[in-house]
Amino acid sequence: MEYNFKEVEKKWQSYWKEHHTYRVETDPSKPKYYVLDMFPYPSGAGLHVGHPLGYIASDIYSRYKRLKGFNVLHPMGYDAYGLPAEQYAIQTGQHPAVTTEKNIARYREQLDKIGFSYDWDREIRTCDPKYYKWTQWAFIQMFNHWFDNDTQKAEPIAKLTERFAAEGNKNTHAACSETPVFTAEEWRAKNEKEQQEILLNYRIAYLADTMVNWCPRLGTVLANDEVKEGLSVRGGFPVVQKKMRQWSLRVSAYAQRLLDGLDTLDWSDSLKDVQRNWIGRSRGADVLFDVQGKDLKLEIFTTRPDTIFGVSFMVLAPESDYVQMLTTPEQANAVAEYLDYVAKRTERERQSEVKRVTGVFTGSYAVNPFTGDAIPVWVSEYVLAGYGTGAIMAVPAHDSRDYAFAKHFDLPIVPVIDDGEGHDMAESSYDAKAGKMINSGILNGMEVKDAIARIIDEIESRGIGHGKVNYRLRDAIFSRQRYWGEPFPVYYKDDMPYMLPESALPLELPDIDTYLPTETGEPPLGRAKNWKTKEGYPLELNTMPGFAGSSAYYLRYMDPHNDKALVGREADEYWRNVDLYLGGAEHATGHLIYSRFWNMFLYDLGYVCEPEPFKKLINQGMIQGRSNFVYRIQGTNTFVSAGLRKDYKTTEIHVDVNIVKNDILDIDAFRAWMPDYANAEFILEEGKYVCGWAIEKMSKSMFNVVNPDTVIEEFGADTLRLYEMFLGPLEFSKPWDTQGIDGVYKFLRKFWRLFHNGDSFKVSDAEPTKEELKTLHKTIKKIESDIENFSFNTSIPAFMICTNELSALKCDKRAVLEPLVVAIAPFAPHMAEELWHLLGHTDSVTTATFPAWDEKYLTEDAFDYPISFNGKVRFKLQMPLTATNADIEAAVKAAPEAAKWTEGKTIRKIIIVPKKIVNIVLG
RNA sequence: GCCCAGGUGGCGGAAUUGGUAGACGCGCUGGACUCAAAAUCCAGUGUCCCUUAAAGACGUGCGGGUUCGAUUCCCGCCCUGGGUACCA
Repeated sequence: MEYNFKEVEKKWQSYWKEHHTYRVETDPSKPKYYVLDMFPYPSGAGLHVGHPLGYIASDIYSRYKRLKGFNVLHPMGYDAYGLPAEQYAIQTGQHPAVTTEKNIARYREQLDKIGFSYDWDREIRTCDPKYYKWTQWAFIQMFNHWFDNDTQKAEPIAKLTERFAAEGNKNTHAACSETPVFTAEEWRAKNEKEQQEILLNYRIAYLADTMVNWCPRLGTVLANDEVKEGLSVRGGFPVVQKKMRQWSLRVSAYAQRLLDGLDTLDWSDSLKDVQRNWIGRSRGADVLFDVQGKDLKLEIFTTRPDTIFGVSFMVLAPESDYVQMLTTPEQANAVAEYLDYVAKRTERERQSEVKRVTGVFTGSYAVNPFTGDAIPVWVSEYVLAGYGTGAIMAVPAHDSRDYAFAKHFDLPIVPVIDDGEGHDMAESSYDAKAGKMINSGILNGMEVKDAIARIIDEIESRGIGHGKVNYRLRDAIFSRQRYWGEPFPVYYKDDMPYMLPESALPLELPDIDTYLPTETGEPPLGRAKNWKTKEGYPLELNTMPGFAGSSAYYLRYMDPHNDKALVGREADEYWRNVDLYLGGAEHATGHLIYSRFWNMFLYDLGYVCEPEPFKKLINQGMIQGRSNFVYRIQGTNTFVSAGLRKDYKTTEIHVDVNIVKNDILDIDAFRAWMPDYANAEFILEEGKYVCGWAIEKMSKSMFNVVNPDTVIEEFGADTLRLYEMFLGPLEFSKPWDTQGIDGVYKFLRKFWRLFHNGDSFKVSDAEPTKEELKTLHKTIKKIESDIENFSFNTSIPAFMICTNELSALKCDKRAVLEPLVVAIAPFAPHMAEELWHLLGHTDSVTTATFPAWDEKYLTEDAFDYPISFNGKVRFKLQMPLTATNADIEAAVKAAPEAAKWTEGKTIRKIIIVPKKIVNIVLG
């Protein structure tokens, strides 16, 4: 009986569904293990073969952990809010909820066919009010808390107002927006609105006028990680900087904890590096510069206070508040013109013309606190408003950007560091933090490192600044001017935001007639009828961004039906956090930062018991498409095979990879593919039409999308699972290429035949031989360590070798085959389940125990020692395992093969290495 | 520019982290079974030299180094992929 995957897979998939085989409950008698996939956004295109790569890997690991006695939580759900459904709604009028529902159904159908062991009773969708109730709830908590830099954690706002009433804000070190100092009396004298205004500067979720990335085409603002190279990640539309009143989350308050936490995580170094760079901690100093003729101090941040004697000008960001304060009447026109020019430029233009030097003089001069020199203050777009204070001291001799600016505007370049090798200042700046200080008064002769420490001391003792740590990480803009997202639980009274009571949650997304902004430019929610509280206060019109719903979803899976809490204490204390998280590296600076922030915040409040959400993280690589081409001879409808195309003038045309097999075109299918090709003629080589190929991104437009369903139809789910793992290391990006799939398909059928004699199932209860046991134990050992190391691509060859060996031995022993069924169950669950039942078990193979291996079956009595002289292998000697160096030396001397090597020489050294290779050094 | 990962047969990729390089699979070649095909099975397959074999030489991007021994470690380059970028 040949293996009938269609029948077997269908049978067990419905069995698992019926018996809720993968349902999981908290069970304190067993150790827990939480395996999570990054949940997908259900797009209209459905799954292609690249999507399940990570899901298959995590499923193998989950199944393995279960067989090892762990209580495994392995859930799945949908990140259901997103732009594509909304764009589709704008075009068609179809409610995004309907589109999303349809896409989810399709995803589920595709996922089910692959045989995953998800506990679907725990499914969540971010657009479900029962779920987003807790997203809104968390937002309210963030509004009601502030971050105390002294305790390095979130504290209730009530504690802050108490403090303000008692002592003003001078002793409070909070992560906050710039706030003037006030006394207790002043605080108490303020009215409600004034107090609320100040508290907004402190809240972790706050409303403020901030520079945002505005995308006119999408009609919404975007977070920093949603913009790449000046274009929106979704859609690729231009982005401009714009000041807008927006909700933000004070993620930057957690910068240091987000940085420190990385050391405790089992993530890849490259991913940690990406996060470290994104957080961008740098140590330096804030320094105050006097301004000539003005009662005003200019504050700058620098990481190179040691170069302060070399400052020859200052530069302000165009958006800096200092610009207005420092522009003199004579320069007013020039500055206004420049600001106008900057405002017109998109982010894309600014970034693509980095080398272009622009700027304008304000007319004012600052005073170098150490030299007393007057130094001109300029404005230039190369200084960013959002970093540091939006103003810098420029040291052209030791900063390449300042250098370019000084060269362009002919400003002085004063070297203050001698690198000892005569660096040519006429050519370039010397940026390295090494060398001896010169032209620097009190610092002269010091090494750069010491000079930095010395000058910070000096700055602090003179009261003109202080040492400071700065972070690149910005607060996350949290408002989106879109419809398809979580509504904010916010209403406005007297123009100030207030939170709805928790009892009013969830605040459900209202229906609207079109999904476009209103005529007055308000977000789509401006169209909703009765979008106000019972008391008649208007509700917030913005919705939350995509990352809102994905920031704490892993907590909800622990306790998905709890309507009293995001996660109940008991469930949280049992499941704690995610032991293994699988997903793409593209989330490094978005989701994986926000989630850690969100979790740390809930941790501060005592709602979760672990400070980090994801202990171990693996980034699976992308699967690229392998496109095929046909070559049409220009001006004809004749196509020439790839090998012959050099003789003709041809046009390369993408052809659907689904009508090409092993690069051979199915000519009839091609003629039927598109009407244009119905009468196509072909020039063949050896009777075949050979297609060209290339590796490209998998996408519809390149006709290279391979759907998992078609692979399953032809080869079965188990083959798909094995093949995706066999393709190469999980972390690598690799092209999808069906050429090798026959290999694993053959293997599965071979494995099946081990249990069959002709048409009938047949295993024997006889004692296995030593050789059979060796094969078994060797394989189990290898499989176990491979799974533990996520090296699935090498475990499949181990099974193949095992099958070949057993089949050569004609082994049909139950004692050998049964453990193998359990070992292969994580990889090929359908076949394993069938064989397990054929072996007479009535329970699912899921309830079995992963087989143990024993070293004693792997050792041998004697070993073939390859003997080599000076590293070159010449011959082998069989020696007992217990052989000593003296035995080997004697044996070597006695061996006739060694005579020509050892003659007239002495054996100086014998080295036995782990693989039983003997190296002999002759003298 | 900076940071990270990688470079091994015709192809995907192995190599217990310093120990017989090329496991396993694909592809290719030859053979068995078959009227034939499919399926299955067996053998061969890094390069060069050679009628063949034995034997040999070369071989993990390039150039050096350490070592009895280097795909693996060190130094200097080249190339590919990814991330990031006026962050002072």
